[in-house]
Amino acid sequence: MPGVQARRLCPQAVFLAPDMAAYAEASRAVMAIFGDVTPMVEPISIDEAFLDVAGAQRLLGPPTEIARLIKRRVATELRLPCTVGVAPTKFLAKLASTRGKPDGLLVVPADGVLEFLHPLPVEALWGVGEKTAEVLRRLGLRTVADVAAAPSGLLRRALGEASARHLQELAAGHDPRPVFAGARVEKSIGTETTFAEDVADADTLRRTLLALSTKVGARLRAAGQSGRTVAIKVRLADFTTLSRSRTLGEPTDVAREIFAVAWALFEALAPGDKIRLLGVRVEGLAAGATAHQLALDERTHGWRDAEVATDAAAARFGERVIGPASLLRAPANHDKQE
DNA sequence: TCTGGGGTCCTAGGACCC
DNA sequence: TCTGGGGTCCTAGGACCC
Repeated sequence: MPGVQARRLCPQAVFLAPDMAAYAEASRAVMAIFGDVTPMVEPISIDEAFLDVAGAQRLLGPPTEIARLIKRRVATELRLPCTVGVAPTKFLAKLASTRGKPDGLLVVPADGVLEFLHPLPVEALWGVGEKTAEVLRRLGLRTVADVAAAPSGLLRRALGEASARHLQELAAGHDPRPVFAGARVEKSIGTETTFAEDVADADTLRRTLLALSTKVGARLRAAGQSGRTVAIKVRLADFTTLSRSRTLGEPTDVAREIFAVAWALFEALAPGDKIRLLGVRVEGLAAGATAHQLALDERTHGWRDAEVATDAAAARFGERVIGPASLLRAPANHDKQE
């Protein structure tokens, strides 16, 4: 639940700040153990991965034995609990691990798939959240078995082509996706921030967009990526969420360019309400730095060099030592220069 | 001090091209 | 010249996942 709600319900609760560096290190260690079992490891988040153990069985035994081995190693070497789901498909393995939590081991044998799957509520299906569950409930579909048996035309009309087909495939126990051990290719890079209090002040909003753009630019350059589409996300005090985007002629990884577009989009949007959240994202990523067209905008050219220099300084001395001057000033004491 | 943020995918309409 | 279909790209919004 949202933190605000938790605090209201439980004022005496202690809130701990996340420690992403520690989580990343633990993740790396856990993934390394997976890698000892099989090279066929597909990480799906910081704390989960799919393993295809078909090729590991001759060496390590049947999948259930491999699952025990993984749990034992993670517990003794890292002092972490972990839950393993063993099943013939990715979706079923994911479901088994969800239902095996905490610190469990749940096996769904190939000949027991529908027995396991069909009694579950529709929310168990990947892609069914609050809204879709409500749509299905109104159609009288409560269990996975109901979805499997529903006329496909009914589902298509209610959910659209892709979702309907996807859900009926999963409900039938079909999931042909193989475990993909290659590197994940990001399709967008973005960041967003929720204000502690809703903000109306244009200068605060502008500087926030600059800070977000600066972060996105640095992340793009660190990843060796650039993108053609700049998108902003604006959440108003009443929780209405708006998005605007613009596609450029050339991909960019330059924060100044990202910010210029983001600010233009925001100004054109001119939301009449206080702002709760701002986000900046760059989409349409392509590998490699931009080959710049010098003639188009000489003033913009040069920013990339400056930003690459700040990347180097930040890497040596920390992210806080360098950045746009306008981000150093208090909101009440700014000037309009960047 | 305060207390989500980082992503993916799908849909639908419009523009444009063949 | 007119009509229409199909494909692609862009944009905005929404749902969902971890």
